[in-house]
Amino acid sequence: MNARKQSQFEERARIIKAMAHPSRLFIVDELARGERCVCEITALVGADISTVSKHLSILKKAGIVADRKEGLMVYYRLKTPCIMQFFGCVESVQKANGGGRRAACCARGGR
Amino acid sequence: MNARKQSQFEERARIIKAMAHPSRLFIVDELARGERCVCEITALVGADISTVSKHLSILKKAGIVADRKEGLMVYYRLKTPCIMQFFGCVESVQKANGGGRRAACCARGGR
DNA sequence: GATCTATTTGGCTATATTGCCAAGCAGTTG
DNA sequence: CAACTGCTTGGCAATATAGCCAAATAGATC
Repeated sequence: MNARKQSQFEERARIIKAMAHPSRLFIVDELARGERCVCEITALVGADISTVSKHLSILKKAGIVADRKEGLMVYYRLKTPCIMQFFGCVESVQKANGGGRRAACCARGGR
Repeated sequence: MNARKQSQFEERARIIKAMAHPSRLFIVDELARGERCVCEITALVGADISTVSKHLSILKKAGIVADRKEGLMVYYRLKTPCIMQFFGCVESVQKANGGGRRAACCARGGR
């Protein structure tokens, strides 16, 4: 694997890593419904606010969310709504692995 | 977050985690071109064979790849080719974040 | 400007991941 | 069945991640 490919895959992994946590997936899923302030997200996630803040900064650093300050509150939103396609990808894998119904994209005729 | 949602997101994170490593992304990308034996993948990745074998077992456990033994060799293949959509998702995020060209799915009119 | 509120950051410990080496295992060949 | 090949597993040390508490910061209100 040459250096160019190497760093290309590292960059991709960096973004995927940001999504590789249940709380962060939950946050992204919630933000898909609209802008939320940190306190709202914290209540929904049910963890310490400092923990949630760190999750948000990880998502932000990956370029997945963006924030906006208004008064005392900080509102987060999806910066790249296409990130929601991740859920579809994952579901396809789940369904393809005995998740009951077949995934549309992976369904096969035979066997 | 209730228990049902919790375990749903944990399950999703488990699959995404399996993709959250440069070498594993590279392996998936390579397998998209066809079946490969462990020795071929090892040569391409350029790591110890035991390391590659562990990466493969992680992908297998996540239901992303499947294997087949033939003589002494073990051949791996994509079990859920839809996993390739991940690359599209990630690229969209990259492009949306100053990656030069705009991502088709995230492109916006204004600003 | 003191105080309050919403959030971020630092520090820490617990846990998970990574990657190498060495050892084990399963087929193959002589 | 001994020796070899291709791969997997166990063990370990280095590094990264997670989540809590406490302290710091930024803006609002009195």
